[in-house]
Amino acid sequence: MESMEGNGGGRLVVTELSHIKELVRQLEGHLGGSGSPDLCKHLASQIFSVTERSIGMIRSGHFDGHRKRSAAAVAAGDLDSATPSPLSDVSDLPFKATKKRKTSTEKKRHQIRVSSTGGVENPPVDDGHSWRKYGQKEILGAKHPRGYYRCTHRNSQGCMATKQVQRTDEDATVFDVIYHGEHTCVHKAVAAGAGKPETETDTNAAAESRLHDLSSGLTVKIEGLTAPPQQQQGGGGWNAMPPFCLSSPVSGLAPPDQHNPFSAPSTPENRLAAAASSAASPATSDSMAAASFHQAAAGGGDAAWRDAELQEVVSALVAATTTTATAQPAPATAMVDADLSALDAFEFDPGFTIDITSFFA
DNA sequence: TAGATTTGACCACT
DNA sequence: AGTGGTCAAATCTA
Repeated sequence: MESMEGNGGGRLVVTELSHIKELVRQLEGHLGGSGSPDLCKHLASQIFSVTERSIGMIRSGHFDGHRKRSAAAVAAGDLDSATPSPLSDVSDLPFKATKKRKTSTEKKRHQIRVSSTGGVENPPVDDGHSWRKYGQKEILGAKHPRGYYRCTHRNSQGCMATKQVQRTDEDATVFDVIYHGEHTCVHKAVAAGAGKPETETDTNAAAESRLHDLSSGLTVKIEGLTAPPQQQQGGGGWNAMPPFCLSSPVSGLAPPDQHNPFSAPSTPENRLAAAASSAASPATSDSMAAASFHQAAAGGGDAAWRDAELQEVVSALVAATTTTATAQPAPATAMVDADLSALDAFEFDPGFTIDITSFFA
């Protein structure tokens, strides 16, 4: 906390995050029923803009010039922590027409860590996109092979998005997923539905998909974000965090995370990061939070889903802003609880949808 | 039969 | 030379 406060850039970010918090509060109010979807959309858009700015500040080194490796990577010694992996730079992958790549040129790339509640038998492959596996390789120093996937529509639509999926050494239920490139393909299944204009249909479906992602019982972590210095102190640091893994909120189980001083700050923060990162790569964002939804889906109806999803989105933002601004895990958690208590009273109309595409896109 | 997966080989990069 | 990413033939599956 103090290290951030002592940082001029940190103050700026805090200011921005405070702004976000205020916007989220407004959004909460409108979600209560009085606000129009358009207004909610506008607010979400604003939240996104400010969030992106904040992330930009963080990335540009306003906090700490040293890029810290992911906690899990350090703890587990995986993710090529021992070698200069491509994961460690945010440069990107080229996709040459020929076989090889490996140059450090453009293209988006994100690494996320997903915990599949489905266990080792259920790799987090359902992220809203169709992937085709084109290779698998044993990676030096890793216990599990890395799978290589490309967008199914690569040939038909020239979509060059790819991803790599690899189980972490320490926990086979946790996967590191690295996305390369952006999806330029259109979701046929989505676009075909309801005879609506493709854009609108796709938009809602995509937004819903993202909401599912957010509430699917896992949390994602974006590799490449510099961890706020304060989080690395006092035992609650980035390095101390375990891979993000939440029990599904829609499964009816109350998250026991309140007792965990690390869980509150880590989860929402990473969700925020995911959202922000999505901004950088709209298409890829669809894939940001990958996981198996079947278990959660089996346990609840659509209404329950939306309720939980909306809470997740809003609470993630609130928690993220609060946590980051204060760097006090416990108070932050309390705050989230307080904010959520208001949301808990809401009854969401199953037919009510909020277009938050602009928030993620 | 079309599409997806597996797997050995090729090749670029460090 | 070692390693990682991709290709493409063989195989599998719905």
